[in-house]
Amino acid sequence: MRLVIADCSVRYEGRLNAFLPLARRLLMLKADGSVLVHSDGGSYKPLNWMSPPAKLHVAEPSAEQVGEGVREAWVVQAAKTDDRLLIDIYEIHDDIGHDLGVDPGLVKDGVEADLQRLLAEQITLLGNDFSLVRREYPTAIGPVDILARDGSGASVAVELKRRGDIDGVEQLTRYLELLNRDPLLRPVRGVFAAQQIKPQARTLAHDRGIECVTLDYEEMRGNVDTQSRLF
Amino acid sequence: MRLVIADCSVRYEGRLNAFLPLARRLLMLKADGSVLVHSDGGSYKPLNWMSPPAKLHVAEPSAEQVGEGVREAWVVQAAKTDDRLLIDIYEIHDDIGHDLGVDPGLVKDGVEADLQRLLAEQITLLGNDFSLVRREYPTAIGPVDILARDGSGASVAVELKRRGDIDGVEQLTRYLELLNRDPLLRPVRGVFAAQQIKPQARTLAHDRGIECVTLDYEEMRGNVDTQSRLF
DNA sequence: GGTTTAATCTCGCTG
DNA sequence: CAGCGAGGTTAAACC
Repeated sequence: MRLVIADCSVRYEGRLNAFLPLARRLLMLKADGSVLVHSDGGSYKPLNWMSPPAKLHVAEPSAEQVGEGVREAWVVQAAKTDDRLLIDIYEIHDDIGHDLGVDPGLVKDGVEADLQRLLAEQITLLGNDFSLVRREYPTAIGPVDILARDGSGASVAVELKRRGDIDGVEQLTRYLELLNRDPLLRPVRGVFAAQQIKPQARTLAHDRGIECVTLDYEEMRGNVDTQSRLF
Repeated sequence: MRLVIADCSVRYEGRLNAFLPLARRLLMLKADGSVLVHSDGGSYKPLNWMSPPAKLHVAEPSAEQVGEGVREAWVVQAAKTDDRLLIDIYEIHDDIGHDLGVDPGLVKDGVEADLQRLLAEQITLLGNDFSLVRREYPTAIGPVDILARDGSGASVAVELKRRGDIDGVEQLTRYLELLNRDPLLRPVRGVFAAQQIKPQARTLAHDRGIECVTLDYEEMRGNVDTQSRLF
């Protein structure tokens, strides 16, 4: 990885056009040819960038550019599209290189998949007479997160989200519409389960006869710990 | 901005938990307290990070950590939440600081707003007898991107996307349902216009009697250039 | 400050 | 390879 602190202006041409006026910035050049242009602010997103695979070509600036003070004209060309990033270098204040090797990568815990696994194991959180049919129940328009049965044997389709908004309710509605055409399952109820449910989503769900359940991930994980300690 | 090349392990605790095993990485420390952990690969997204506002505190490593080779224990604490990033520093290979100042910021062209402006000006792209009623036509559930009339005087609601997927069709459907309750507008047709429309979205739209139109931004911008050259 | 929506989204999985 | 859904989405616009 090469890190350059430089006074530069940057132009992106591709899916859209974007321009950064002259200022001092960090240019991060990665081994795969990608380039990130960062300022001292904003969030993790660079001001401008080129995704890999790409190739950096350092060109001579034109006479006009030299007149404006440009020392180097960098062209970062995407390998598969005609997207490109044009970086005019006015002055380089620092330029360091380091070999970082390949990163072992990030290990996550607490994403939707973990929530789904826990809810499948603790399906009675939705009702103490509930039983699991299966996770990722396949349908023509995609898998239903969880299919369960209540005490009366009626089917229940569960849509699971970490954050429940209107989209999730729409998604569950489409599944319910489809599942209720199946004479072997019909009638199928819907449960919208999430760690947090927005008021608008709750209203829409209620409007469509869909039950809402908020889940406590820490508590659910605690239940597992308790179980594993007991057994 | 401070840039540190270090052998480190990183743990994030907050909305989820995530862990990065020991490896050599770039740590970018910004003036607002935010920290980005980058490897030499991936895309513009850091492996792990803390968003601003945040505060970095350098603590002494515990005896156990010292035994494992940890020299410094960094704690990056979010100012408003209890999210935090714990960085164990094993060895620092480089450490540079630069004052970048405030960035003048990015100027963009070609986002949805530009597309909407162009389509409003060139509404006949949807049909040569079309006329514009207004952009951002207000309704109770939010503004319709464009409202137009066809040659017969019938209303047409246009939902505009750069990339047309199923969500856009759902959105337009909700608008149409509402608009068709208005006796002054009824009947209202729907047009789903995007630079690219996914097959699934096209199928759903067709199923609901919504017309799909793909737009060529470059051509539309070219039309303006042509006009401005003519007049 | 909350809410909604776009994004050069990125990332991972599945068929 | 495309398509689809999740994301510590992030970030900007609007109310």
